[in-house]
Order: sequence, then structure tokens, then C-alpha cells
Amino acid sequence: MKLSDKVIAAIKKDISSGRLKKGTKIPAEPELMEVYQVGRSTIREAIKTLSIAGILKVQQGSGTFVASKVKDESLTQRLRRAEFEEVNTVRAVLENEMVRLACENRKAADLDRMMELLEQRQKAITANQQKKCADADIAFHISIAKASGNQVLADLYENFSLVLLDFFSKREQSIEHFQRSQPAHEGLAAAIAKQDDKSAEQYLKSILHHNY
Amino acid sequence: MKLSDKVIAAIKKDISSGRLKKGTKIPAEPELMEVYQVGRSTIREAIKTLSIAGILKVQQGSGTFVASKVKDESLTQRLRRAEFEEVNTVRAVLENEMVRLACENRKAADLDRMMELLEQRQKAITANQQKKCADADIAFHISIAKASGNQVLADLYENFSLVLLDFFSKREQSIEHFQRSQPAHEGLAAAIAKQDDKSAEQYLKSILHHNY
DNA sequence: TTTAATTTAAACATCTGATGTATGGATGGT
DNA sequence: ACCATCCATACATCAGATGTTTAAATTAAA
Repeated sequence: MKLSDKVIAAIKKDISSGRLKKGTKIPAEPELMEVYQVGRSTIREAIKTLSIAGILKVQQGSGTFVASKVKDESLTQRLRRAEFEEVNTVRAVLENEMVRLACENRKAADLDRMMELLEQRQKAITANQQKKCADADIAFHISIAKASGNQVLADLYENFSLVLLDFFSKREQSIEHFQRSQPAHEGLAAAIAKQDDKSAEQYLKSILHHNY
Repeated sequence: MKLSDKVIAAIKKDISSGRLKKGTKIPAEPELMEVYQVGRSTIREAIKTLSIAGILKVQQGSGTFVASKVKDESLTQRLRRAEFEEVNTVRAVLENEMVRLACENRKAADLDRMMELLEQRQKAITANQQKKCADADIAFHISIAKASGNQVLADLYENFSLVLLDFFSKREQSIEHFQRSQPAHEGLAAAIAKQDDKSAEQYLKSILHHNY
């Protein structure tokens, strides 16, 4: 087995695992040399083969890019699971506190804002607009953070929401997923309105678990 | 107000909000022109100012990079109202999870780092150096965040620590305060080392309450 | 209205880093 | 010894980034 074949397999694996997505630029040859601990000729041999196969596309002066997907579903799920757990853990910690405080301190204006965003979420679902859906979803949770009355917590969550947005975009969340969790979101809003912290906690739990 | 000042504010905001992290390359001038809808001179004027201020660092032929972190204005502003309660609430939420996870996942290297920072904290106390003391204190808690094994949580806490630093400086924490809480910090580190989450929780409670 | 500062636009230089190409040497199996 | 493989180096070529200069258009102030 030639060395370049090992590199080919490694690059293919990186593509199928999701570390290298379609359209993304792969590392430059010098960097690949360090990563795979081989000479430049070997790297170029591998790239040439993958390029002929249509998997990669090279552009002189610019770089080499992934031209096609090589999907391995089970593997991508497993590899993203670690990062996924981390994000969800942090999210759960923040949202639990947010919801608890929101039940105590929510004002009428907060409830209006929450309902408004829930409507936007539903509209985006029926219109099959995924990005708007994710935006509305996160905006809704931010509105809960603000309703908590703790501005520091709200600012921190707003910062964290950037991570969530990036996270959603990577996961390719289906509209169906948002559809399924819509009732839980409405229940959560209602519980906060009624200041029923026990019920709110249950709905939140449901929302967070729907992510699995 | 000059147009370039608006661009400066926008870039600063992007940095403080975390959209642009330290060390990352900011978009090239042509792209910034599109994003902010201004000419190249304006972009360059803004970049020049931020570069002189040490916030950005330009490298010809390569790009412009973020050189330093910027404190989140909205967060520091809240502190002026002396709403320490809010800060402590958020801190408690984050640290509780951090400590819980650190007890499970701490590696030997994490424990070494923690002990090293505790020594620095003690040295700063005996040397009566308040700033170094606060730095070591926060660095210690950051090391716990990293020991949790949750990179997302660690990043979030590191961002939040900027608020804590400001918090300490405004409160004029005395050296005596740090001295009093040193045993609790050492106890916390020992508990994490022994993976005794119950004990760790108690020490953390003590540390957080010492802030009042 | 005139004047000056600001902003824009374009052209070109320069630097960095990417791939393309060529060559020689080291290595290991046949 | 032969030969395919691999490594190392140098240089060419291309793309894209910032640096610089200049002129025109726009805006604000005198």
C-alpha cells in the first residue's frame, strides 16, 4: 500500500466525518505535510488522485477545496455528539436559571415579546423557512433571558446565542424538529405567564431533550 | 461623528460580542466595504485607529487580525449600578456546573495548573499585590472551567471573567478578603482532586458567600 | 457661495501564501 | 544493480491581502 493511499483514506475520512465540509478549503500542502507526517510529493499525489475522482478541486494560488460530499451518517453523528453535549450542557444550565427567574420577574412587556416571537416561529415553520425559524427560536429564548430581570444573565445568554446559531446551522435542523417542539415552547411561555415555575421547568426539560 | 468612527464602534462591538475572537482574522477590506457599506479609505481609517490602539494587528499580504479582547460595554455598564447581586447569581450558576463537571473530568494536568495558580494567589497575598491577586484568583477559576472538560463552558466563563475582573476592581477587594478565602480555595482544589463533589460544592458555596 | 474636510473611487505597488514544476537524493524491495 | 517510492529543495506562477498615491465626488462649515 502506497503512502499516498493512506493520505487519500485520511482525507476521505475527514470529509465523511464532517471535519471537511463541501466547499470548504482544505489545509495548504505544508500544513498537510505536518498533519500526516509525509512529504509534499505524497500529499500532491493524494490530492491529484482525489482531484481526478472529483472529490477535490484545486485552484492555483488559492487553495484546494472539497468538491463533493462523502457522507457517512453514523460517523458524523458520533463525532458531533461530543460538541453537542457540551453546548447542551451549558444551555441547560443557563436556561434553567433564566426560566426560574423569569417566572418570578417577568413583566407584561416581556410576555408580549415572547408571544410575538412564538408567532414568528410558527409562521416560519408553516412557510418552511429554516433560517428564520432558527432565528425566531433563539430570539424567543433571549426574550426569556431578558424577562428574568437579570441583565447580566441576559447579556451573557445573548452572547452564548451566537454559539447556538452556529450550532443550529451545522446540525441542519429540520423544520419538523421545530414543529414538534412548538407546543412545548408555547407551554413554556404560558407557564412563565402564570408564574408556574414547576410547569415551566417541565416544558424546558422537554425542549432541551427534544434536541437529542 | 465621522463615518470611520461608526465602523470602529461596529468592529469593537463585534469583538466584544464574541463574533470576532482574539487571534482571528477579520474580513478583508473589500468585504468590510460591503458589510459596512463604506469606501475603502473609511475602512482603512478605522483599522488604522484600532491598530494604533492595539486592538487590531495588520499584516501586509496576509490580513488583519484581532490582537486583544474588548470588554463588553453593556456588561460593564451594568456594574456601575452596583448590581452585584446579578453578577453573583450568574457566577454561582456557572461555577456550580463547572465544579460539578471538574470533579468528574479533571485530568492530572488540570490539577497541576490549579495548584500552580493557587500558589501564585498566595504569593500575591503575602506580597500585598492586589491586582496580581485578582488575576490569579480568576485564572484559578478559569482553570476549573477548563478542567470541566466542556470547552464551550470554559469559553463562556473566560468571557464572563472579564466582567468579574471589573467587578473585583470596582469593589476594591482588600487583600484580607483574598486571604480569608484562600483556605476555601485550597479546599476546593483538593476536593476536585479527590473527586469529592459534595465537599467541593460546600467550599464553592463558602467562596461565593464571601463575596457578600 | 466659497472653502475645507470627508468620503469615495481607481490604479498600481508590494507582500504573503497558495499551487505548479523540476530536480536530485535517500530509501527499500526485487 | 535496478527501480519505484518518497523526501527535500528551489523556483515559477497565480491569487489575494494590505500599502500607497491620486483624483473626483460629496458633505459640512465659514
